[in-house]
Amino acid sequence: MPKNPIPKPTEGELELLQVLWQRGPSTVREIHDALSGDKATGYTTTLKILQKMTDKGLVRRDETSRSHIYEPAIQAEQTQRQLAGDLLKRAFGGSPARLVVAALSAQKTSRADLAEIRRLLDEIEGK
Amino acid sequence: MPKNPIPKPTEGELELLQVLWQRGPSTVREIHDALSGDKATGYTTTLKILQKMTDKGLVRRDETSRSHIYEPAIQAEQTQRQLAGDLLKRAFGGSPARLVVAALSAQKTSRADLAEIRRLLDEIEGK
DNA sequence: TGACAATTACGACCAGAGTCGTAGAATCGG
DNA sequence: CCGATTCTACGACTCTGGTCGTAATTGTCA
Repeated sequence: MPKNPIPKPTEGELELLQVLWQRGPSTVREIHDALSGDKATGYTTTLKILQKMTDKGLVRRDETSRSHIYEPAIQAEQTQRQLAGDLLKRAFGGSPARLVVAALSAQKTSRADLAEIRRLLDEIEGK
Repeated sequence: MPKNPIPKPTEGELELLQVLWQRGPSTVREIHDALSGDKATGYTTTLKILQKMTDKGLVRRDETSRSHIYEPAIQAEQTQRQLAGDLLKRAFGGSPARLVVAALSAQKTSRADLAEIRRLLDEIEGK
């Protein structure tokens, strides 16, 4: 069932994953309601995407109860690393510095965030 | 002709844009040859994508000579900012710090790159 | 000049993502 | 118990990206 190399989630799939990472195991209804604020999409659409994600191995499904319960099969950190690395390669010629400058200029970054990044660098470099 | 909000380039389009950003104005032949190392796709495929990109306003076309000459209609920096901001929002809950940590863990980052990022932070924060 | 090569234009095809309608099964409330 | 509700399953549809084949046009050069 789980396809070996788990594919990169699509945009829609990523949206559902975010909900799952935040809420933990959830029913389709819960996930769909959680997104209803931003999206105006049908219930069965959410269901269908979840089903496809199950086939791809992106989520796991517990079908013991009538309302199936979905949980993420991949870690947020791992997926984020994959996506960041992918973008790094595809759009930034593999230069992390250029990605950082783009990210920081994409939106006003708070002092707290900047400090956090600094701490991050210390941790990596200092070790 | 130029659609007002220029759309986010697709993966394939981004690949062609990278060539254009690097080479400057180029013919289809030149672009196609430049990618022939990585991709094994037909000449007309490259042509077709370029044509679509022209419609979308991603590139401009000079058709005075027989071999049309394409040039990017969007800046690399602007596009990178758009892509980074998009990913930031879609996958990192808008937290630049988390994007940075993901980017840095996606591949081994050189001391030089880390120093460059530090310099970057100084520049932003110091101002 | 006339054959050949290069280039553009056009349309076809396929696959995947996202959308939804509807049917059928399970569950619940009175 | 039975009607209404909730849920899953399934298939259809649309759109877009990517791929290519082929025709028509333009240029080259022997």
